[in-house]
Amino acid sequence: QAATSPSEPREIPPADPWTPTSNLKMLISAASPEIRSRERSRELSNNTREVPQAKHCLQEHLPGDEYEKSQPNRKEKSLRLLCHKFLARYPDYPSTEDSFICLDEVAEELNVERRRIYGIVNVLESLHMVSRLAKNRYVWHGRHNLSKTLQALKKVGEENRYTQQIQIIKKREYEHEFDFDGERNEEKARYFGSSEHSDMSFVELPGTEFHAASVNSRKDKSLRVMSQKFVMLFLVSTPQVVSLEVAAKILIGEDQLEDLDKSKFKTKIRRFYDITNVLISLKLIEKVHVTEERGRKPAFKWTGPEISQDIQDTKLETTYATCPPAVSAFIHSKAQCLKNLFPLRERQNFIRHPSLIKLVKSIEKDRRKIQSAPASPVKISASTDQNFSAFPSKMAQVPAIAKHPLEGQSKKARKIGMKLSQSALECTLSLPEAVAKPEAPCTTTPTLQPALTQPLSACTPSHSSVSPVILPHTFSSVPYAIHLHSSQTYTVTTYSPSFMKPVLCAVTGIKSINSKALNKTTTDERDSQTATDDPTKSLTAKEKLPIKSQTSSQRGLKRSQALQENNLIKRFRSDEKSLDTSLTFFLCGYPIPLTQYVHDNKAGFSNTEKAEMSSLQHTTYSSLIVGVSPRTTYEPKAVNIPAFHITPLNIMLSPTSTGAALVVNNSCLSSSNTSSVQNLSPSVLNFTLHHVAAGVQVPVNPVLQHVPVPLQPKSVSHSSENVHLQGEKVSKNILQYIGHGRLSGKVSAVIPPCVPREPQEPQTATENFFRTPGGPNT
DNA sequence: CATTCCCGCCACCGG
DNA sequence: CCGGTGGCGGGAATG
Repeated sequence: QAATSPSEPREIPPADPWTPTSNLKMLISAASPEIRSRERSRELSNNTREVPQAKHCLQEHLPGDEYEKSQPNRKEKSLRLLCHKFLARYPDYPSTEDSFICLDEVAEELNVERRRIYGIVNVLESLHMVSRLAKNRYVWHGRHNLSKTLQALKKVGEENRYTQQIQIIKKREYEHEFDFDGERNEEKARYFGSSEHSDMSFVELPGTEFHAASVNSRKDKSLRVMSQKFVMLFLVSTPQVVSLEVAAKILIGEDQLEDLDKSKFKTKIRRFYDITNVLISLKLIEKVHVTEERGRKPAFKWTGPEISQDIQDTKLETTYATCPPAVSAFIHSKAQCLKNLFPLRERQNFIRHPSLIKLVKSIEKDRRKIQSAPASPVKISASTDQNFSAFPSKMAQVPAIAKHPLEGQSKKARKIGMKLSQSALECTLSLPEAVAKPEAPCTTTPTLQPALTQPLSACTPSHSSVSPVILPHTFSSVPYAIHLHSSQTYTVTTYSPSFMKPVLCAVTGIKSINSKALNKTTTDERDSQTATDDPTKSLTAKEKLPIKSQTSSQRGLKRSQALQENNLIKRFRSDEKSLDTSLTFFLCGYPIPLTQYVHDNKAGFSNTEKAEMSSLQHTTYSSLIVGVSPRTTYEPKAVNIPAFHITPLNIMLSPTSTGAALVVNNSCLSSSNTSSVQNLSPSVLNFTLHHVAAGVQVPVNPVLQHVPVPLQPKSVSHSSENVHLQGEKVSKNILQYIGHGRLSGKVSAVIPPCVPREPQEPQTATENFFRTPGGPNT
């Protein structure tokens, strides 16, 4: 049916009168901020009225009738237009809520087949403007991550020597027509080989996490990767003008030097059209014509933001830019922010990672089972905050789940788990005091005050009394944002601008932990130099993934990695249960490092220290439960899952950036004007303060030693590796946080009781968490 | 004819 | 086995 008439009135259920106009309307509406909220409602509402106008415009010449469809020429269905419509639905810089994208809905609303939407989404994904949340659903990140992504892409592009490749190709053209065979290939091969671009196959650099998802095996290569590479070409080439031909040749060269079919070339070009259309819609490029000796050919010019080499600067800029909206929103609705926005947002972030998705699902499943037998979790109700209350309950379930024998998961997990536990131990080591202060009542108490009291020095000395709070810690300047959740916890986010690698964590009760250490990194030493980029390396060792290289096996590796990742997570859970009793509190961490993870902390412990601490280990937290952020409001399912998600990015940033942005803003604001803070509600203040602390820190950080990353061919492979390591990282991060966490004195003053909760016995709470479901209710 | 690129078949993949 | 994804390329619309 479709073939004949473009418009598909028939197929569409009569109920939904989608008209072309509605789409237009959407575009218009896009301008307004509220679009998002209304989008859902809109579908029903806006069916009728405007149709007439739009149609008329387009099709005046025809008598009004069915031709309406006829008109919708190709152009109307063009990907570009479609993309515009799509983009119009979401704000460039979504600050808070998120925009979730449901493919079905969108397809319906935009009146296109789903297949078409994939095209758009895929390229957006390559730019990290969206990320897949789950089947059929994506999260809209907007342009928050854009500059980081571009930066990352540029870096990779440089590493790949695209510039040279382009040169070569151009030269060739002059020499002979075009056509790549023989020598050309050889040459390319040489280039490529030398550069080891092999990693390129999956340039996920940009924080792309999907590969991590384990879901994607080989498929994802194409559009997404092509898109990234294409963008790289722009970023790398000087004139910033790229012709499809050149782009296609380069990309083909990368993929397989051997076969250069014409058909392949053609297909590639076709895909490029798809990509260019969306990039054009994004206004990142525009079509131009280049006249060369050979003649005039169509090409595209980069019109997007320039990306600076300096990573740091760029990052900062980006961040700040992002901030405003978020901040304002944040500030306005103080209470709400805390309650609604914050939690929600965070949750979303947490959920984003593909790996999480799986977890979530599985967990969900488990949870359901368990739910039937409700574990009466913590009396969350006690908590003032609704959101929290909701959260804890769910969280409580997690442990319960863990206890239940999880089907197959546990087995697989086991191996990995072992590793994890090990790493956990290591981490533990680094936290000397943890054991020492088992009671850490503070933890129970939501407030961070104790922590706050501490000097902001943030760095090393650790000893924060307890609170899981997080801090901007260490000189390492690794920024983290931690989000605490627990029955009694509240969320805190910190961000340290210096490095832009904010991490979000959700921590749920902690045994007291103090430490100085954080560094426990085993790996640090070796990779210190590259610290900037590859967190992976360090991690790798533990995981022992073959770093090997790159080229060929990547895919397999990825997969395996992904699996491992999952396993790790699972493992974590299982570990928890084992720990449960022992731990008074447990951590629920969800650290999400945005960008690269720096381990400079390598300050690290000496081995000896570790050894000393090791004794303490058992206490520790191996049980970090990760992840999970329940989102009460939105989708319950996603929320409850414990998982940890880390986005490793060497080069990239994570989706979380949004959250990060928020934080940053806050810090900025607060820092600039502390006094203003007082106007806010306590809860808000708390929140703010934390940030402030972070902000304060900023200046301090010299930063930046981490620096430019050496271009190493391996980078790619590393990134992939990151995934595996996540578990470890997470744990590390968490520990670090804990260890470092402390706030400045002033902060403490300001901070009011955040979440005043009656002091419940911590233990009880904890126990509840761990307790298997089926408690009281049943 | 050349350039664009829509359309939708169909293979994959995870559930 | 199912339904979401998305590679892929024919061939239609456009220039």
